[in-house]
Amino acid sequence: MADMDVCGEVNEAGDLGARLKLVRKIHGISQRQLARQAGVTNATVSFIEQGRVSPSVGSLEKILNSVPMSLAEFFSLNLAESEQIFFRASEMPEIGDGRVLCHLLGGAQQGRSMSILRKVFPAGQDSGPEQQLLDGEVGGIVIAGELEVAAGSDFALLEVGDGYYFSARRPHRFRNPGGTDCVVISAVTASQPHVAPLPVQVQQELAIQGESRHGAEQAD
DNA sequence: TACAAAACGTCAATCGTGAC
DNA sequence: GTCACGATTGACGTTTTGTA
Repeated sequence: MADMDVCGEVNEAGDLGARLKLVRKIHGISQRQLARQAGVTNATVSFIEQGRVSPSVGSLEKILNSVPMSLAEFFSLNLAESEQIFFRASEMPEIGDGRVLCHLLGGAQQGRSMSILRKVFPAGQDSGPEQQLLDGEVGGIVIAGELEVAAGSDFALLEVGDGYYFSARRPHRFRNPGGTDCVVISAVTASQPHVAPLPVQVQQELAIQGESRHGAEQAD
């Protein structure tokens, strides 16, 4: 064999396969697409991803060139840093307080500095007592129904397409005065949590999801 | 050094599965 | 039924290793 064994020098075959799979997923292409672009067969890509072969440098370079990515970039990838980017509706924890239905985007993300929520205010429902944060900003856009927003001494009735944006230091309150559900996509950047801590059950579920996802990625 | 066997990487073809 | 997906099988060529 003219080519040096990549895995023996740099990494385990399984890790190599995991890296290749991650790269492929990042680019959103299938094994066959990647193989076709690289000029190898899908079996080759499949075997590498499964860690069943230790590809030669030549083969690996061919595959990475089709992405494109250098070997250095490939081996500098930190698998542990792979984070979830896309979220299905079912993956957004429900953190409502009984009055307002809230789904938190990226609830399992550690160290997140922003919260994006999909809030549903039932007809006639309000957000409860005035909220006030120590720091940050809040904003949102009404995508269905009507929403009353009181921020400090300011007040407005917002309709579909309207929005709000103000300092979280302002005492604020929301209410749906309409006869139908009001849906708002809102964002909060705050050093203090703007909602109650996640229920223990939700935290546990998120932990399980995170572990299973991490385990599945390692098993891949 | 030369030879044979084993090991390895790669290939085309094929299979099983799930979505539409 | 069709299509795309990932995985598997068997065959082939090349390289490595052991032996005389």
